Amino acid sequence: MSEKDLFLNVLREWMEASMHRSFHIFIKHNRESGLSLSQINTLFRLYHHGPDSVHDLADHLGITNAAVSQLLDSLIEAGLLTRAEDPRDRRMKRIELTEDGKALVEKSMKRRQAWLFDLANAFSDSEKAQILPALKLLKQRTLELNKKHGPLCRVNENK
Amino acid sequence: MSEKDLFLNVLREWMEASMHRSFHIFIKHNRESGLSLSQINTLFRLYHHGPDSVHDLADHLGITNAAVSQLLDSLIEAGLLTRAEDPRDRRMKRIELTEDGKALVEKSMKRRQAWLFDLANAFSDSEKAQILPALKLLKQRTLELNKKHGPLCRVNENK
DNA sequence: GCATATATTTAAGCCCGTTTAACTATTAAG
DNA sequence: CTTAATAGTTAAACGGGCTTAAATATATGC
Repeated sequence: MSEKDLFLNVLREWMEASMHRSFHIFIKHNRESGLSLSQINTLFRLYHHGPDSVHDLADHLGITNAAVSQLLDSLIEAGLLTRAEDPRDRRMKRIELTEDGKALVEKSMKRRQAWLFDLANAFSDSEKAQILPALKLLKQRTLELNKKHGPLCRVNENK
Repeated sequence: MSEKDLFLNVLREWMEASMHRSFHIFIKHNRESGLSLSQINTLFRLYHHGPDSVHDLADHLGITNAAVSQLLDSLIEAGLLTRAEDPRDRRMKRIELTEDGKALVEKSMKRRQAWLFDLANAFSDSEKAQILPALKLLKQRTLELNKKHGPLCRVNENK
């Protein structure tokens, strides 16, 4: 039992320390970008989830379709994404990242993760070799968990 | 070299997967709390950094003193923090979390980290025992890095 | 086909976080 | 002691993100 708790606690403490850092970098970068939080969220959602409809984006963001339609305008004008008719159901629009949009998301991710470079350098080669298997396992299980829980991202629970 | 890159990449990939999850939980919880992002940030800053002045909070948040002074009002009214004169320099106010404030921050952290409970359960006891040393080392180095870089949180660089 | 439901957009208006500017109070400097 | 600098608060105004409501267009069911 204490073993179990220890593992969870160390995991939590490490997460908190990492989050503390990454959150602030994220907020800062967000401000500088001139984009709203919902707009950033939209770009990341499209990056991870692929092309999406206005309705599903609104569902994911927890705001109305109207709000999404409006925030998309400036993103399109900025050349970060495209809005095209869905040939299967012409009521819908297919919202999709452009190459510039993808590049912006990747740049943002890299910037947010830049401090990991310093962290990696804080380990000797032998330490790295020792830690690597554990890290791989952590990553794998996290990805499995994310997949299993599915679209956990939705903020609204409509039906 | 490829060893080095591998370590960094696995680290990055795990972080991205974890962030993807935690960010959304954070945003959602944030909306529900009825507090602004700056207010949440203020509470977390005070929790991690200890009592602070209005000026330093403004510096940390990247907004004006006036904005901070105003956002503090509702936090004080909610009983989450106190605003007291600094006896050393009576121009300053000492902003400090109340017990309720601390409890709210801890509740928020726990909620954001709830999924780690599921992650921990995804490992067998032997796997946990195997991973634990690596995790401890990662946590320790991250904390050292945070300490070394100091108040990396400031958004403005007004010399 | 006709009525209903779904998907999106537009326009008007609201709310709230922020800035600016003016003011008070305390400390530091000459 | 007088001037200047620093810390904080207040009030007015701005801007942006969001909602509501109305309008358009397409799809589905009877």
